[in-house]
Amino acid sequence: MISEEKNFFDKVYETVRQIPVGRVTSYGAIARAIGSPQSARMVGWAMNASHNLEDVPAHRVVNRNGLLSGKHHFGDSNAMRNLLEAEGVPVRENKVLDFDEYFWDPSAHLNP
DNA sequence: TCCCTGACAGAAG
DNA sequence: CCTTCTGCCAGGG
Repeated sequence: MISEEKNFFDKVYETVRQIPVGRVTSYGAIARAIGSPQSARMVGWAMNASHNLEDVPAHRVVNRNGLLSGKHHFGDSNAMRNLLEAEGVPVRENKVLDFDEYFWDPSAHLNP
């Protein structure tokens, strides 16, 4: 069974963990997947708290424009870009190329 | 206890 | 088309 009665943050962490390698998603998509489509800001806030959690690939989470908004929080400016490109996601100027093509919708993959 | 900030998103002018 | 503002929730000072 899956306990979905977790806290907002835990829901975000769990959803982000479902992101497959070589795929990316947006904060708003995650927020919507957990039932709070207007809480995209909280998603980013949750990621900030998940900094210590290796199970949370925050580098696969970008804003709705495909821009690596959180790359500045990875320590090195090239860290996030390097991780994405290492997984097969082309990044250019802090932005994901063909974002729509690499975009992965969590709400479409999560089982009810 | 109140005020401000924050890795976003979407609507309005 | 581009700029500006609000809404959302939670945490920190």
